[in-house]
Amino acid sequence: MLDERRKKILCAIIQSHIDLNIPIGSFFITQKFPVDLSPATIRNTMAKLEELGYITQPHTSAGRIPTEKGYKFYVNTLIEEQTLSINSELSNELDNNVLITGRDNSKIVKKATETLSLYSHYLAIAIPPKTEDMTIKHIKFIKYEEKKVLAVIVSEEGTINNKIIEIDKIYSQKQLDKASSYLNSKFHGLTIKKVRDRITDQLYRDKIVCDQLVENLIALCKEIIMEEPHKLAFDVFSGTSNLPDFATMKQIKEILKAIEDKQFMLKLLHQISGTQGTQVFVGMENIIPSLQELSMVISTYKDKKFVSGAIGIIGPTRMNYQKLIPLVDHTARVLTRLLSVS
Amino acid sequence: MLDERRKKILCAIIQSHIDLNIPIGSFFITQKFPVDLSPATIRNTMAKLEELGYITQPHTSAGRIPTEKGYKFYVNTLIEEQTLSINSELSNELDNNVLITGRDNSKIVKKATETLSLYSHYLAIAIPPKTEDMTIKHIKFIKYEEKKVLAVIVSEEGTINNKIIEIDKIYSQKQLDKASSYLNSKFHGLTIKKVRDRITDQLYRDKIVCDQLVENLIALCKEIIMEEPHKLAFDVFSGTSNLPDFATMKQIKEILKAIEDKQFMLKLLHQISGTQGTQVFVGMENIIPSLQELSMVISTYKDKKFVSGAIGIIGPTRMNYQKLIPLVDHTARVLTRLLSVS
DNA sequence: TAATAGCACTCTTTGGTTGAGAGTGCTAAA
DNA sequence: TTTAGCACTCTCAACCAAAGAGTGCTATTA
Repeated sequence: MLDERRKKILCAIIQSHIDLNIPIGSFFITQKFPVDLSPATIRNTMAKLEELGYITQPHTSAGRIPTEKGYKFYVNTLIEEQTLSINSELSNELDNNVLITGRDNSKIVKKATETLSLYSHYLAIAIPPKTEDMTIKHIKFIKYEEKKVLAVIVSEEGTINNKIIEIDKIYSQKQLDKASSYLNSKFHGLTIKKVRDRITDQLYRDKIVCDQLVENLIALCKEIIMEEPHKLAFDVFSGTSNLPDFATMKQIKEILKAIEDKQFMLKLLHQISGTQGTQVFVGMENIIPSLQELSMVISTYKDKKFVSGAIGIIGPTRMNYQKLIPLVDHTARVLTRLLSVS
Repeated sequence: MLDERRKKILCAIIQSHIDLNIPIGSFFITQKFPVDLSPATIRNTMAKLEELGYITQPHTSAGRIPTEKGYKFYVNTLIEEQTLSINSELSNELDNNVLITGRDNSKIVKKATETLSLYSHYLAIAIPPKTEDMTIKHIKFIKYEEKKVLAVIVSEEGTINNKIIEIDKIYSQKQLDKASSYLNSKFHGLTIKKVRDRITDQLYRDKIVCDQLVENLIALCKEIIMEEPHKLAFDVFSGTSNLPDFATMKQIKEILKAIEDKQFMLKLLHQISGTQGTQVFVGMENIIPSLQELSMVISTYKDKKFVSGAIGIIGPTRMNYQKLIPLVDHTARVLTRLLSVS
């Protein structure tokens, strides 16, 4: 598609534009890069690149700026050529910064997100694993009010889920404890997904041996587990105050709106689930239509049960991929390491 | 201080400026308000008002805009003259909107905040009651990992507090249950503050009768209760996507930063704690220095134990106080009513 | 034949000028 | 005490011109 020279010039343009945020002209290229060609030749190549859709002119007498297609090509080139490597000093700092956190999983993720935002100067986001992939470790019912019970579900992955449920009859804490231990023996070690699949048939078969209370609580459990299968156990955003630095008012508004309702997270999760490693979305119109001018670098992480969430950054399309892709990648790796031992 | 005419003209200027967001000239006033005075007379009064610091001119040939002092005067006048009354239609909508929510306290507050943002078109915030004023209803320990215990503290007010604590010895769930019930009998009905005050002496006196485990867990409980006495159980922001409509980039940045670290909430809580009813902060430099151009209308609400939190809005200093003060006030009342019955 | 020097052309940017308009303060008169 | 009249100040928008940047095209060169 593109011969070596065109490739080189395209990358030079994008590189320069990322650094300086101005349209790049032919003369500039001859000065900055050792291509040993005259501006006129560069111009010819540029005309061709424009024809192919990789770059564009804001107006007749300006230099060229990359198009979305251009950025995509550039990012792919970076990845293919393995020109990505993290600054080891930064790497150390990153590790230290994340390592000092406490033991709670959600806190570790939060810290990682903060650190990512700190180093990238952009908005950092983290998405937890899907709730339904989590393994149940412990279920506990706590008497909350007369006819309200607090159900606490602790997962193997370290998340804690509270839910208050209403019941028709009054039970004592002792009765609730009994029910808890029955359900623990039944559900322990299963994923929420599996429980959901089985709960309908298997438990109804046991019906005969259960007393009224347990049967009742199973119905409640069903309610918890059925409800919002995609509900996110926690979600993290950090560095929103970095937003104004790179986004327009309109974009800020859109991003904040997206953050406020969780639709965005779900879409995102859907987009990246199943993939591996670090991904770049140039122009995010496939996720939120109004976010065309923004890009995202995001990577998956895994906890000790190998259920994956995602962590990454949202910034301007004109961002320093060379630095940021390895940064996100490394952060996700550190996170995976931390979660696997905790 | 100000005679009747000056007062009237000042309010007319501020009112008009709030409506139109332009500097208000003398001629404009004679047209819009039935003062039966010539522009020249108005001008004289304006000159005096400017001298007194209530209004100012952006430049020589412009009309006048209110100063912070002017706004403060205006708001006080509104409150004194009882010119504030909520639109009953809006009131109904508000009630319905908040009423349909579920039973969880934090969800009720969240819904109220969303509604407030919806009707005000500004950023709505809510601050929960101080943790230390909450009454302990139930304490429960759940085995989490080998040497980690999940402590759940449910308050009478309806909040749920989770914390994972590490211990040196391995205990069975049965042992933990025993400890739970001991602590329940000891702490039930006390505020966290009281518990903190007593825990040191009173429990050490009981030491002799307790076995090793309970003693251990008391120490843990102490750790939970001592830590972060000002920690907020939950905090709510809604309508951040309304931010760009009234704030500059710089302000957005400051607000988002303030929201991200909780210092802001604590300062705020400190400012309003102990007061009653709805308050207006014109120019928020006493809370966050960089937020001079913004104002806040905030009111306290109480839960069924009469512990108070706060709910309000942050908007431009040039906001419609006439409408918004009663809106916030009413919302806080609705919230108090809802929380008292739940 | 590919690369280049030269050149006319286009478009943005900047600064300066100008006139209209808005609103004032002051003064003198009612 | 109020007001009409008026000169004054300042903003704002429009317009213009010159400078500058970068281009595409063409003729020339290695």
